[in-house]
Amino acid sequence: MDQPHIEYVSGGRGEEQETRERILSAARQLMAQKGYKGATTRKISELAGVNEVTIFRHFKTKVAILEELLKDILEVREQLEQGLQGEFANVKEMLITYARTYYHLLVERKEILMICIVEADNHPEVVKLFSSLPMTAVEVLGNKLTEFQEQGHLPKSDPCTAALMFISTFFYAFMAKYRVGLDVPIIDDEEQLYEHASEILLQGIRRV
Amino acid sequence: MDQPHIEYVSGGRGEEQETRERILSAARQLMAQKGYKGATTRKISELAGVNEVTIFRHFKTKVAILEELLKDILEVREQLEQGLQGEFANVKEMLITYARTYYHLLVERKEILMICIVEADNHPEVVKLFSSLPMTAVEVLGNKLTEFQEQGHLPKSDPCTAALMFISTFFYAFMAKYRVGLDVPIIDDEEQLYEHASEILLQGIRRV
DNA sequence: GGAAAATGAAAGCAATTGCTTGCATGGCTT
DNA sequence: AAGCCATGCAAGCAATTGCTTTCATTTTCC
Repeated sequence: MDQPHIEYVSGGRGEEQETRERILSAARQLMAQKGYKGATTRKISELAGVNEVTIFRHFKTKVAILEELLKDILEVREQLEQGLQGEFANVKEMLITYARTYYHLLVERKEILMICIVEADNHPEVVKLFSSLPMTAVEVLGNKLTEFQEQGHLPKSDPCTAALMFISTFFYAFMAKYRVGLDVPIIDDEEQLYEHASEILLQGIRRV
Repeated sequence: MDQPHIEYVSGGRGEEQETRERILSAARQLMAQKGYKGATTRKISELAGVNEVTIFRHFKTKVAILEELLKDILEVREQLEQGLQGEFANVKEMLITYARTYYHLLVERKEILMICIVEADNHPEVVKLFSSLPMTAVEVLGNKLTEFQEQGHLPKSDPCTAALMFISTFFYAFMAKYRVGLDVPIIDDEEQLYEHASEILLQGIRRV
C-alpha cells in the first residue's frame, strides 16, 4: 500500500490528463484572458471537455479554483536565488544569466501573472501574493550587485535603481509580448536583449 | 444665439458637475478597479449618485461608456514629442525631462490605462488603442537619442534597447505603485528616480 | 463479478445584470 | 403660466451565472 490509487485514467474516458488538471488548466487559461468573472464555470467546463457539474465535484466553489492556481507563485524567490548560485566569469555573465532566469520565470507563469494583474483589486489574497513578486526580483539582484561591489568587481554605488532598471526592462518586454501581443524584433530576440541590456547597465550609452 | 444652453446646473439637483461627467468618472474608477464586467451599471449609478436609468439615457449601452473613456489615450504621441520640443543643456537634462513627461502622462491616465491592461483581451478596440502606446514612447525617445548621436553629443550605437530600458523603468514603477499598491521609497521619490535612471543609462554602473 | 469511485446528462434555482417602460417631479426658458 | 428637459422611482424582463440535485452510466479495484 505504498502507493494508493494514484495514476489511473480519468473516470470513464480514455484520456491521459487527469480531470482535475484539465479543469485547472482551462481555468488558468480563461481567467488569464477574460478575468475571473469572464471565466464562467460553463466556459471552463467546455474548454476542459468536462461536464460543468464535475467542476463542482472537484472544487467546492469557483474561488477555490483561483486559490489553487495562485499557489504557483510562491516559490519565486528561491528560484531566483538558485539561478545565481554558481560562479560567474564576470559581472556581465551574471547579469545575462539573471535576466534569462527572470524572464523564463515570467513566461512560465504567464497565465497566473495575468490573472494577478487583472484581479489585483478583486481578491485580497492575490494582491498580497503578487505584490511580493516585483520587488523580490529587484531585491535579489540588488543583493548580488552589492556582493560584487564588496568583492571589488564593481565600484560602490546604490544598486537599487540599477536593479530596478534591469528588472523593469524584462517585465516590460514580457507585458508587451504576452499581454499586449506586440511583435517587435527587439523584444522577440530574447538573448540579444539580455546581452544589450547588460551591456548598457554596465557601461551606459556614453561608452559603447 | 452664439451660445446655446451650455452651462446649466444639472437637472433638478443643486450640484456643479454635470451628470454625464459624474457617470463617466464613476465608470472610469470602477472599471479600472474591477474590470469592465465588475463595474456593473448599478454600481456605477450608485457611485455617481445617479439613478441607474439615467445612465442609459446618456449612453445607449454600457460599451458606449467604455468607448467614450478610451478616447483619452489618443493624443499620447503628440504630447510626448511636445515634451521634447525645447533645447536642452545636455543629454541628461533631456532624459530627465522625458522621464518626467512620460511618468506624468501615465499617472494622469492611470485609470484608463488600468482598464486597458485589464480588458485587453475582451475588447478588440482596447487592444488596438493600447498596443500603440508602449512602443510609441520607446520610439520617440529612440529618435531623440539618434538625433543627439548625429549631433555628436553621443557615440553612435543602437538606441533601441537604451530607450526600452529607460521607458520600462518608469512603466514598472508606475505599475508597482498604482496597480499593485507598492509603497517603496525608491519608487516614491520620483525626481530622484528620474535622475538616477538617467545617470545609469548614460554612464552605466561601472563608472559612478 | 461486484462494489466503489468518477463522470455525464438534464433540470432547475436564486441571484445578478444589462436594459426597458411608464409615470411623476422639479427646475429652466420664454 | 406653460412647456420642455433632465432626472427620480418602481417594476420588470430576459439572459447569464454559480451552484445543487437526481439519476444513469462507465471505469477501476479487489
